[in-house]
Amino acid sequence: MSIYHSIEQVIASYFKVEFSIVLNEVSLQQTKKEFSGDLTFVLFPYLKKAQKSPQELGTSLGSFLVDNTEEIVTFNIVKGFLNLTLSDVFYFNHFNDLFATKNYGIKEPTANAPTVLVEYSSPNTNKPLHLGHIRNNLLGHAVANILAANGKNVIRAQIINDRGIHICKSMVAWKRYGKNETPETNAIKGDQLVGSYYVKFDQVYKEEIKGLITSGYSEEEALQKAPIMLEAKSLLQLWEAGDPETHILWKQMNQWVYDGFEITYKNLGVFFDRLYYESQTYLLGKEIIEEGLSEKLFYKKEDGSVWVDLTDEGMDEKLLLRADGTSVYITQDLGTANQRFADFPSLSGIVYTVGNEQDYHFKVLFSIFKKLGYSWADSLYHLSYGMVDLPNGKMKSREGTVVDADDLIEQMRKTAQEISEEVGKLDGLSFSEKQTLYQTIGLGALKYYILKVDPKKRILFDPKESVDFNGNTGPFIQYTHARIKTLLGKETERIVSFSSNFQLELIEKFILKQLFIFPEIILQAGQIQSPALVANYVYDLVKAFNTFYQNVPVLSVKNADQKEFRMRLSDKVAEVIANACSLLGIEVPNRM
RNA sequence: ACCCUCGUAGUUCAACGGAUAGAACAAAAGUUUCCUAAACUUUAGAUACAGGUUCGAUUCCUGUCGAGGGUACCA
Repeated sequence: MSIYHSIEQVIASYFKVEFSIVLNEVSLQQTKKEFSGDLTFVLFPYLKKAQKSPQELGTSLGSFLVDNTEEIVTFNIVKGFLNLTLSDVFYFNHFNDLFATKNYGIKEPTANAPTVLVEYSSPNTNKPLHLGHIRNNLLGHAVANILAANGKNVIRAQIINDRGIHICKSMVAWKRYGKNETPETNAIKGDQLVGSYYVKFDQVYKEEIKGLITSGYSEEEALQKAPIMLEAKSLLQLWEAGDPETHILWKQMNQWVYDGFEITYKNLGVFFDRLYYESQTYLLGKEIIEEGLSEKLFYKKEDGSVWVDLTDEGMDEKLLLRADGTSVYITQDLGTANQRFADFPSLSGIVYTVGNEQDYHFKVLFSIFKKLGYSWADSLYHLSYGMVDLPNGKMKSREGTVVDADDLIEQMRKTAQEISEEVGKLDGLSFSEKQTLYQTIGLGALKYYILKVDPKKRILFDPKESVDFNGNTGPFIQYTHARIKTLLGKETERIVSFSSNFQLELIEKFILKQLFIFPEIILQAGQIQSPALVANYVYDLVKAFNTFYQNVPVLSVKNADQKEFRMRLSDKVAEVIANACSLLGIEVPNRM
């Protein structure tokens, strides 16, 4: 149990004994560093109930805590804030725990731990991954890691949008302009190849529209009647009819894309436990519609289309099934969620990592589940995130509109290389060691820069700034870790256990506190699904370490007999940095 | 038009309704024989605006302004 929790309970019991007041929420916070003390309890909210002045209540509660807890030795009151000071023995006990605990702060799932499915990436198979996918993947992967570190069973899943008009467009363009071309013949990643046909389709489509308009068609007609579009539509019909030749090509092109994605995923360091394919799920959900209809939760319009009315919840009416009986996107989502709870009997919740342009969609989806009365309707979470912008003109993508993920990764690697060469720290390493490090540093920069920001906010991503080896950046954290690792070789002294009556200096507590709160941070981050909390924590830790090491490189403590022990905290700091970074998916090299 | 999200130093980000709003980059000045100077210390600098709620508001509510997104028988 954390120190916060146990003290909070004592405070609650104080109010009960002293004033017969039952507090359902007591919360302690860390004392700000300008004040003396370790934990702070805010008295203001309780003054009225207790009919006391801050001074009186604080003195009374403070004495009670000193008398009734092992850990608290003294207190002070500033305005309405009761600052509690923890004993050195408490620190030493935790210190010993810290050194004894493997994987400090990270939990393993227990046998009956809840299972959470985290869905992320969810690409279309007609083009390569782009910058938006990078934020999606990094977020989803980090959240999955954090949930796992909280002791949950985690299933990492993606749903691949492998069917529909978009892939048919790439197929048509390939048939027209690229027959005989493969990733091998063109020496290009499969997803990039297929993406190039999608672009080609669009170019030709636009030209055809232009041509039709000049020959007298209205714009609306032209959009419909462009030959290449008609071709794509008929290909979709062929696909739906199960035409063998179409399916062979479809499978072939999708496979190219999957092979390409795999390389990108590998570069990003993300992976999946379970793949869902839309071609296998797009018909799901119709049963649920029937169910809702028979329970009169949904209704049919004259043309046969099915709707749900959410106006009483401040939303609109929403189409669930077209007049011709085919499903829309939300129909599938209804079906796949249901399917997942069937696939995994122990599943207790789903996290959907999807951009904030779909906030409304998920609001509607979740509210439909509630209407239908599914037991798990409240355990669905939309992990929504904002767009990633780039500083204007700094980066041009291959197509000019969206930033390609592979291009960005390559640029990050290059930038890391340039800066490393400039500083010249890696000179002793072999060529291949250097190449690996450039990749690690470039990606560490990208990941940290994106994850440190609150997901719902837009990000302005500046590649140059992110690879800066100074400041609040991934490389700075990686560097500090590497630095500690090389320092460790020179350190030998360590205390294994303490007995009693030790004295610690403030500066020593400073770094210890920072280490102790790591488990709390993971716990909190797991609740609010926020890797940003972990990212900001690890930076604080790194800074605390630098300050500490500058001033007190050796932790020196004295016992009652004035016998001095000397030890180093560095290896534990390095371990916690590594643990926190692994949650974020950031590699920390031992040397750089 | 309506709905949602966001507006914090010059810039990029922090701050369960709590104390004097924290960092980093950029700018200015300095330090350094336990260590990888990719460090450390110091200085200057911000809550878009106007109300409200309360012991206390960057945080909650209302309005204004600004940015982005959404209101499809698209996905």
